[in-house]
Amino acid sequence: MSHMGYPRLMAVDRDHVLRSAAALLTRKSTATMDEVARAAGISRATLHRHFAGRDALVRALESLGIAECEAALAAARPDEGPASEAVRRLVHEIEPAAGLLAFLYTENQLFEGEEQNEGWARLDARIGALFRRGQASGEFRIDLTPAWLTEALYGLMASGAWAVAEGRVARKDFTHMIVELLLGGALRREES
Amino acid sequence: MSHMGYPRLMAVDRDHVLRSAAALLTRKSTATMDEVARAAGISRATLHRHFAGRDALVRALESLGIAECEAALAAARPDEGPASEAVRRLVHEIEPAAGLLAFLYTENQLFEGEEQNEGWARLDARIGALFRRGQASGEFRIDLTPAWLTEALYGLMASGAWAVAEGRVARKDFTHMIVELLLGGALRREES
DNA sequence: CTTTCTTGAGACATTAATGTCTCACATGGG
DNA sequence: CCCATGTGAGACATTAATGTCTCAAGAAAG
Repeated sequence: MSHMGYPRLMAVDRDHVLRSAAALLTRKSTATMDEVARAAGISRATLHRHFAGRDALVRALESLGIAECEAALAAARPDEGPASEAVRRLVHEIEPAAGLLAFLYTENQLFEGEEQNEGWARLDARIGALFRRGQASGEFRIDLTPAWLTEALYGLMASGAWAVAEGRVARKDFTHMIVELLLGGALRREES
Repeated sequence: MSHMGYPRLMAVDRDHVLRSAAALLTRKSTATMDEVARAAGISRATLHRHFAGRDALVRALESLGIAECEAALAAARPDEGPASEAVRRLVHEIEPAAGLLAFLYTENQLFEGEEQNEGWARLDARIGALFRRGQASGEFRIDLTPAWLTEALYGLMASGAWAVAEGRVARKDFTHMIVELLLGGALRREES
């Protein structure tokens, strides 16, 4: 056996390589293919056997990030209970992937004209729907558009990830800082 | 005359070149020196006469961004009146430079170990002081640290600039979106 | 043990951006 | 008119990352 198109052992390591790359590129977004390979404990040649090139690696990281976001979104049960609580759950669930998200978020700004992965569009739509639900139920103010709230969520996650990485914010406060700032703005104030 | 160390005419254009570069790099942060030169309407050789290299150009842009932020901060009179109004004035004043800020903000994430321009530290301190003043006066909640509020301000400005650039948010809503989201979170809610 | 397959190491060509230099040209001042 | 100077265009070397290839060694499966 093992004369199939795809090798046996590679599939096992692929995920490990991907996560090493995510961890490294989160810290140094310009890391070389060689650095990525070393970080994963493999040679550059083997890295190239996993991913045809840097583009392929980034696209794979994109898929990973999208998958993690979708998993977090599913775990957050966005259609259940108050929208504000759903947002809180979402940020909490997504926290472990925040560094990767920050990398992909800024990386996507470079793809100026090129089409973006449709996965992002789907995610944007689902997160936007959550904010829209909150507006419809009267929890969220309506003068901030769902599209902007979604964008702000990404931006705050990236800022939070960097602030933690540079020690300006304690890691344990990550979720609290983001949720409180975002919800405090998105939640309609009681008219006293 | 004009046998001095620095040429006469170059000083006139330098600012124009710098602003062209800012406008271009805001849209495409990976633009080539050649592209930057063409965008400014000069040749690559002349661009090199203005700025020794890409590093020098980015450092000059950094100085420009810092200068614009400091000018905006001064114009916003951060020590006058309610802190929330000062923040509103600050965002409004800084809006024209938001694109440049977004570029520099993400650019700085690459300088991993290297020391950052001390100008940023000074700005961080002054903006942080504004938030601290708001906390001391009871306007802002105290569970969000001034450092995080400062970071969040940068992040929201960058997100806002990108959202506008990609048409997800109307340019005229820029200041409103950012201020409302940031202040809504930073402002202590009335206990009803 | 033998075969099979992956891997690591290194050599090599390619590509893209950069930095440097020269030279002809135009312009403006004297 | 003549000189000085900034400029654009292009040639050229350099650098860094990338992609591709070969080959020997090691491990696993038979």
